[in-house]
Parts: sequence; structure tokens; C-alpha cells
Amino acid sequence: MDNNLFIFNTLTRTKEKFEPISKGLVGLYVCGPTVYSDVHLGNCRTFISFDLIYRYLLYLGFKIRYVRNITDAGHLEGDRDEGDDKFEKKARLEQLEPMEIVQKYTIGFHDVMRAFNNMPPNIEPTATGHICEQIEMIKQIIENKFAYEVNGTVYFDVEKYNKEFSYGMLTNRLLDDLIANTRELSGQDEKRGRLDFALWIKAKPEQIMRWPSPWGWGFPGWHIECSAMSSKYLGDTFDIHGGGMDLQATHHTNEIAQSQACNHKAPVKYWMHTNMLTVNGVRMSKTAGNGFLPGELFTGEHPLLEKGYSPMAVRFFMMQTHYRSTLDFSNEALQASEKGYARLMASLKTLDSLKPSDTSNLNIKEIEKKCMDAMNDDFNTPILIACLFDCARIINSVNDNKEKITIEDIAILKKLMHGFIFDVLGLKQEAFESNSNKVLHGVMEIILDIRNEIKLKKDFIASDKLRNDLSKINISIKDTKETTIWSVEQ
RNA sequence: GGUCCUGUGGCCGAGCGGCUAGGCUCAGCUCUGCAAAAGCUGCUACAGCGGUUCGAAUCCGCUCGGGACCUCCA
Repeated sequence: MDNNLFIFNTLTRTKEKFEPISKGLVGLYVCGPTVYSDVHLGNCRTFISFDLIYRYLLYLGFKIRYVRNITDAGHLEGDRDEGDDKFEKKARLEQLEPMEIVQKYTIGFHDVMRAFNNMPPNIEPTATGHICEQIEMIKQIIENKFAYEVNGTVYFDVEKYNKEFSYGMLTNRLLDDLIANTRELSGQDEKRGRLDFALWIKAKPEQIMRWPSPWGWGFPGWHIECSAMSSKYLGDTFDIHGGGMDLQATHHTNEIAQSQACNHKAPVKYWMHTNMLTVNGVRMSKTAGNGFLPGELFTGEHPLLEKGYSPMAVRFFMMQTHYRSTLDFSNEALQASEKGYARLMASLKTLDSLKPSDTSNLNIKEIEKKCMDAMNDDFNTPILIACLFDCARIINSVNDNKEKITIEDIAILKKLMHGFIFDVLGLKQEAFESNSNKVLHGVMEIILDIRNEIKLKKDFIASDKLRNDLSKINISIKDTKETTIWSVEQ
């Protein structure tokens, strides 16, 4: 299978031609959420970006195994390898069992993904479902002498690892610099090196989420689950591993080290990182308190929001920025996208009723190539969308009899628009725009019929009143030469 | 302090050596009973100062802003 796709690889900091390890097949792993609280919009941006990447790979004809994990154990808060387990803490707070917390927020996460029209991954493994695999991997790392056990906790020996491999390769950092920026070990520390991190952590007596291991009762460290699950389902070396940029320095760096120490192979060929979502120039995060939940965004119930925005408008808004650029949120920007999105979707409707001519004075093939070129250049959706707006302009011009198009070109244009808008960008008609409501359609037909009769009698006061009244309940009416079209506004 | 990213028109946001995306806003025009929609036209920008080059928003240097990671976070 031929493709001309170039991907920006974090490992080399350059765009590289995408050559999958096995022809036609792609292994894709994305770090999923830690389900101890609601996903916020920043998290969503990452998953929407990778949904686009997944969709475009599908569009190119690849067979893909897309794995995205659910972290449901082993995530500590505060300083590394200390502090409370996030799930246990939240469980106490909400007076629930830790696994009830996991269940509650997993469901919530899936609901939000569905609202954004994200396709589900092919495999969605959980950390708690792969304790055995993680233990086996840790045993192998110990056997390979890159980890050591102290009092029921197992640590990864970073300095030892760095003698054979480059620990800081993913972020282009030298070990000495990293060490210099880490606080000194106190007398109470069990670990030998400042950068050492836990693979397995001894459970506290009161802890519920615990499993037996060769080192006693405990639970896995955060990083080991991704190494264990990605190699289980995708092999020791696979094509693409993705996640947010904030995971690059610690989580992904440790993942590489674990896999390398266990299998003596680089785990991933292309590392991809998506950029952050900011609000007024500052990164949206739970700790900064400037984040809002998807639900709040849809309803507009948040101090930062002037109104609610539909999931598809938000998705379109995100697609107008490249995945490696920061995306700054503002009501103004979101409203601009909302309008642009409506215009694009309206043109799609117009496309269905376009009248063909014998000749075309347009080069549709050329536009199609521009769309492909944009996506092949590291998934450049802003340029793709610019091309789609060119199509919208063409459609409207043909509709106004200002341009001509053949029936063949209409077919190509339809295929192109539908392919990129629905399949690649993952947008869909919002419920209120769909034709599902037959009663409403029937009623509107009757009303518009009556209004036309009134108009023929030149009773414009009555016809305008009808239009105004309908507009009050969000139904807008547009009179064209031949007919009158209506639509439900958001 | 270390490793990086970034500064583009009223706003958002591509481009990253020559052909000066796109969306939204605003103004004018065409169409129209009016409105809306649509189309056309205009407002034509690359933080500042130097340098390289026939040519720089794009490469290099400096200055000034903004941000990320290095501590849990997509």
C-alpha cells in the first residue's frame, strides 16, 4: 500500500515519511485518561486529535489496531511515588468504593467521547485487568538488572539504564541536567537514585486496591501499565504512540526505559504529541482551576462561557488549529467557528440539490489533491478546512448560476466533501439539523404553503409576522427565487 | 537555572526563502417586496533592531513580550 504521509516524530523532532513496520498495518497506542474525576476539555482535545489521526489512517486504507488504555489503578498524587492513591482518596471523598469511582468516571468519559463523535478504540485495556502482565514485566526488568526491590517496593534504576541507553532522548535532555534539577534524596528515601521511579509500590495497610506479587501486596506504578499493555497488544515494537505533550518528559520517557530494559528493543517508531489547550494564554488544567467540563461547555453554565456550544462546533473549532499548536480558548473564537461550521454544513445541503451542466469550469481534481496534500503533511487540518471552504464557495456559486459543473464533477465533489467532513474530520449533522423529525417537516411544509399564498397576495405584514414568530422559536426562513427554505437554528 | 515552543491584519489561525491560506467581524455592491442566505469588492498583516540573500513573515544574531516541561495532570 502506497501512501505519502509525513508524521512529525518527537524522537527526531522532524517530519518523517510514515512507513509502517508491517505493510498496510498500523499499531497505534494512545495514553488514555485516569478515571478518578471528570475529563476536562484539555483531555478531550488530545483524544479528538488522535481520533482524527486514526480516522485519516483508516481513510488511507490502513488496517489499524488502535489501543487506548484506561488508568484505573496505580496513580499517586503529589511527589513522585509518594502521597495518596488518587482513586482511594476520591473514594473517601465521595464515600464510594475505589472501583465505583473507576466505573463512574469511565462511563462519563465514554459519554463525552461519544458526544464528540470520537470512534472507540479497538482495544481499551485497563491497568487492573493487566496486573499479571505488569508483574511479569517488572520481574524481567529486575532479571535484566535495571530494577531493584526495597521493602516491597520495586524501583527502576535510571542511572544504570542511562549507561547503556539514553534516558532523556525523548526530550533531548542529558541525565546530569535532569539530576541537577531533581531534589536531593532525604534519609527516608528508599530509592538509590534521584530519578529512580517505582514500578511496583507496597500497599499501605488500609489500602483496598492491592494485589499479591513476588514482593508482597502492592499495586503497579503508573508508567508500567502502558509498557505492559502496549507490548501485549501491539508487540515489542509498534508504529505510533501518542499522548499529550505533558506526558512526554516523565511518563513516556519512563515507558521507553521500561520497555527497552525489558525487551532490549525501542518500543515505538513514531512518537506523537498533541499540544495543550489554553484559556487566556494559560494552560487549562485541573490545578490551575481554569478548566471547564465538556458538559459545562455544551450548556454554557460556567463563568467563562457566554453561551453553550454544540459538540460538533467545538470539534470543528479544534480542527481549525493544528494538533501541535496550542489552542487558545475564547468565546469570540468559538463563535467564529460555530458560524463557519454552519456555513460549511449548509453548503453540504446545497450540494445535494445542485443542477449539473454539460461543462465544468472548475478543477475539482486539483482541490482533491490539495486536501490530500494537507493531510499528508502531518495532518494539517487547518489547510484541509480552508480547501473545504473553497468547495463551499464553489457549491454556492454553482447554486447561484455563476459557475458550471458537470454531473461527474458533482459526484466527485460529493465524495470529497463527505469523505473529509464526515469520515476524516469526524463531524456529523447535529440532531436538530437531521431529517428525522417527520412531523415537524410536515407542519413546516403546511406553514410555508400558507405563507406563500399570503405573499402572492402581497400581504407582507402577515408574511413577515409569520417569519418573525417562527424565528422566535429558532426556526429561520429564507426566501429564494423559486422556493422557501427553513432550518432550525441552534 | 536547564530543555524547548512561540509572537502573523479588529479576532482566531495556516504558511516557515519568491506565487502574499482560510474562518469570523466590519464597510460597500449584486440579488431581493423586505429580511436572510449567497456571491463579489475593500480593510493586505507578519513584535523590534541588525545580518545573510537577487529576494525573508519564513534563515542567522541580538533585544523585548508570551508559554510549556523539568513535581500529579491529555
